[in-house]
Amino acid sequence: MAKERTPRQLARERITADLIEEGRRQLAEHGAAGLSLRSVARELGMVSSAVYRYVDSRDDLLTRLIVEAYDSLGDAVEASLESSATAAPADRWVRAAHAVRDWALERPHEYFLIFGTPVPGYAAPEATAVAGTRASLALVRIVVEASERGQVDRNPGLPTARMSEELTEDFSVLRRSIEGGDQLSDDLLLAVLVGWTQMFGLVSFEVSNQTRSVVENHRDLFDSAVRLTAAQIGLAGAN
Amino acid sequence: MAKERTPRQLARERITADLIEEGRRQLAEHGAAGLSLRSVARELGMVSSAVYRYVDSRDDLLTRLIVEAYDSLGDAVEASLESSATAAPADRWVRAAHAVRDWALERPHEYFLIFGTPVPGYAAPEATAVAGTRASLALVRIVVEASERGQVDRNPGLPTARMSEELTEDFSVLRRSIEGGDQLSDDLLLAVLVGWTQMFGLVSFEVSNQTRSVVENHRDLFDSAVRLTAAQIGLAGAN
DNA sequence: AGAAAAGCAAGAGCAGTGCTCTCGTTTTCT
DNA sequence: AGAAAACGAGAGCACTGCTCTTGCTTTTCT
Repeated sequence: MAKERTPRQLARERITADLIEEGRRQLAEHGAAGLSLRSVARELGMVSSAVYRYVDSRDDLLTRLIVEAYDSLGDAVEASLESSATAAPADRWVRAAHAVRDWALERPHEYFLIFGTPVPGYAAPEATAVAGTRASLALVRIVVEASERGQVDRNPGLPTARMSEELTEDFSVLRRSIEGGDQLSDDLLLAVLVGWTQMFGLVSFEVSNQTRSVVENHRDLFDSAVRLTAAQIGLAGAN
Repeated sequence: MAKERTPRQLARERITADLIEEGRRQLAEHGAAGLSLRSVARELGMVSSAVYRYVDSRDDLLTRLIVEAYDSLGDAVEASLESSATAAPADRWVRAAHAVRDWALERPHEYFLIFGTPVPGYAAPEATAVAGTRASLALVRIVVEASERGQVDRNPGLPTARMSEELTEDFSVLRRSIEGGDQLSDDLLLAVLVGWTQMFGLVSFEVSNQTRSVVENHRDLFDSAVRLTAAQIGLAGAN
């Protein structure tokens, strides 16, 4: 009564949580393709049709797991950001990148859930869209904060690339959607996007084992790579 | 008799080809998850058990499609390379990158087959490993050839990153596996790897619609991005 | 407090999947 | 010509997601 939640509502919450928990377990073990509602039900000692009281469909469960994954990754990166608040921007960038990589290597299936093949015929609902940007925004924030502190040095030797008018127009819009985005010149913004996609590209390659024949010390390669992108962005402390 | 192939062998080849062809069709339409042996059989007017005469399993069919996809991508990139033989290195890089992107946008499902979530519990067999490197090797060759012609200008302003000894050791090995690899200094090699992963990272993001809220003119962004990486590598003609 | 409504677990059942095995038939090899 | 190999069809197994009906319990409304 105190919480004005009936026992039934409470049970419902608990069971739903158990469902997702068990789903997460199976996902981590067998991957998204190996996630079966029936098997989740079995593991929880209920009959398969009963789980449909708590979850609309298999895709629904998968969607919840995707949101969880996004949040978990966001937590990891943001935690890295806080722990490095006083470090040099380049080091912050590198450490945040390692946070992403560590997270991905620890939960490859959840990483693929986010950045892998989109599931069959379904467009990620809005719920994921919001949670999905946290990790990316965190990376951008490093650059924004660095810029505010005068710790972005885009010396004339840094390479640039010409951009179409349409693209610079897109950039204006994008800039407005970023807190402190006015700190980011077109060149800088492009460099950040390039660094961002580079980082996720390398992580994806490594997690899907596509770099196995390229190099042995994947961590070292990753470290040097993101260090290089930090320098290419112009973050102070890169050398 | 002339070809010393019996009618049965001939029929076998034809049917196998039809099987793969139909598989490719279904893959393109419904994605890897929606590829069903039974439905392939149905479409070809045979009963499901009959296809097992030609294909070991669903995964076997999928593997053949993966090889096909790798080859197709390799063809596309190599064709781009030949058609740009006399162009400036930076332009060659950009054009090859666009070849990859165009290919991916045209066949998203096949792209995911290569670079997406690895299928359930199976490690890509060696057959794919060879075919899989063609596109990457083509990109590297652009840089090698540019270097041989003195068209790589790594001026002192280009950012670099420190590397561990283990990594430089890995690089020595890697270099030996690349034709003309002795043209590639450690710094250059790292820059190429970074450019390589950047490109595929951005393509992946775009194909999986992860950049939809970032920008409207994806092609322009891609163009500027790979142009920038060309400059970061030091390829002549980037500006 | 009693009746109506809503929530729930279980079971049966449907359509679909990958894959195996058997059984006649056809083709190929010796 | 006879043995051996390859083949297509069918039945069947174990599994999947999902729906519908049937009794029962809890909550809510009057």
